[in-house]
Amino acid sequence: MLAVYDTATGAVRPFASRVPGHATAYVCGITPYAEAHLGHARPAVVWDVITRHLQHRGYRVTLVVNITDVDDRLIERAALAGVPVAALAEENAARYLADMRRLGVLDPTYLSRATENLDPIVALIERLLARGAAYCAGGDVYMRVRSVPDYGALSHRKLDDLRSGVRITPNPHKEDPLDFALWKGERPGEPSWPAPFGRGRPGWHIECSAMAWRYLGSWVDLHGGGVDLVFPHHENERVQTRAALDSQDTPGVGYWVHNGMVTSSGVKMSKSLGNGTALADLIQRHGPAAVRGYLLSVHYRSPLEFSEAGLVEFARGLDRVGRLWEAVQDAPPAAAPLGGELGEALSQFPLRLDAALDADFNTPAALGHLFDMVRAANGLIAGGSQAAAGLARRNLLLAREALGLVLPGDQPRGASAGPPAPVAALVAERAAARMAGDFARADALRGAIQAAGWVVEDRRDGPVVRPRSET
RNA sequence: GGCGACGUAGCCAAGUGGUAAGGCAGGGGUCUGCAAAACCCCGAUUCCCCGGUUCGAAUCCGGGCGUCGCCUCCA
Repeated sequence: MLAVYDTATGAVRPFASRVPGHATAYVCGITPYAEAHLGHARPAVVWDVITRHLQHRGYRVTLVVNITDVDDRLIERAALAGVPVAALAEENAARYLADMRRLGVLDPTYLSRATENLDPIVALIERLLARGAAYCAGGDVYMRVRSVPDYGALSHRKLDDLRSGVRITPNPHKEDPLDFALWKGERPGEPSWPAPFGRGRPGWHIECSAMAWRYLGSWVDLHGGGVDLVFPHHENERVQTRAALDSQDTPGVGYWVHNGMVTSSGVKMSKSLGNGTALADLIQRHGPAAVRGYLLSVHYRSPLEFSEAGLVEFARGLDRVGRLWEAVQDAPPAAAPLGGELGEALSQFPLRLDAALDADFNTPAALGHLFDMVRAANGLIAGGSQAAAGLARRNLLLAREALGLVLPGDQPRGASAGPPAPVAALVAERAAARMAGDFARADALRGAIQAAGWVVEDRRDGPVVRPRSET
């Protein structure tokens, strides 16, 4: 039974979608004003696993991911670089999306951009104005926070607590310092669009309410993003949507799902601090499998303290999984369950994997079962069990489907086609030297092969060459 | 100051009332010409500290200490 943690209630609850068999999800994506770092990959990978598991549990999943392609910093950076806002946004978004594909993240059902959704945005603001939940002032339109009775219910804050700690620059146009902009009036040199309440551009929060409404209606089963979005972004989004669309007894969202931050030296990675580790670079140097696996090695709600050494260490474990795959990928299917502790690790793996993911998408536990399975398979296969090989193959395929695990051969991983001719020649020469009993020469050749970036392993059925892994 | 989360072996990390998964690193073996790979064995009488509840707590409650996130743009 799938259970999901919900930020609003602070509890893990059994999952049920409003429409049986169909789960809808909205995830806040990025504002592409600069290069993406590891932290930006986390929600994408996490939601990829969530989506895969929901589908595995029989749900049709409609996933909407947004890209905020107009915003203050985007405008700022574009002006600095002397390029159009749209061009800067598209460039960074394209790079981000390419990185996500490399990480094996499945495309969302809808990838929505704020600038392509001006109609629903304007329509939503008009509804808020008509209902008295918003007001025009100084060319802008603001949300009247006090018109919503339970403002703060998602982020567990009280209006009074917030007021005492306002750090927001006082804005003379606002009735209340906590009111926030739905629409920012036109300013010279900035992108703007026409609206009944004056030319301008959307505020940060309204786009998500509008796009969720457009693609999913007034109810969303799962709404996600980083924990840093809980306040004010999701709080504001929630009250906007409720004020505009819902009666007060329908919260509009089934489960708020927030992933923890990726930190560096104990501090959150952030574009503004510039302490992020460039994602593309990390993938380039360690491969997508390592990056993806590393992100899943910690439960999605926990903070992940990034360390390159930690990533490399985890990748070493993942290599064992890959080696098993190489050994069993051609094994014939085996259906009969195996007994004994080792046999059970193989036979029971599908159930254990599902159970782990059912428990609020516990990927570290799932990976633990995977490693158990790998060890059991290696042991039984060494003992000559064909059935173990068949079960291991099935299990690895299941893990690939559920976790997006990358197996050798799934995608180009450096020079996966085999060693270049000169290295292959060295390998052959070494094999001959070994046959002749000239071990000194064989060892020298192994050194030469390693210097070329390859490793030879002598197996019973002959030498195997593989690229030398990093570090 | 307010709100929220967290503190498990050298490192990473599951476990949230029934007697501590898994990975990496390390030590010892088996195998190997030597390696590598693989497998086997070894590590927390103990889960930040102090009280309490309970037959029983890493898990629940109270109090400390420490860390992080949010309260401003933020995945």
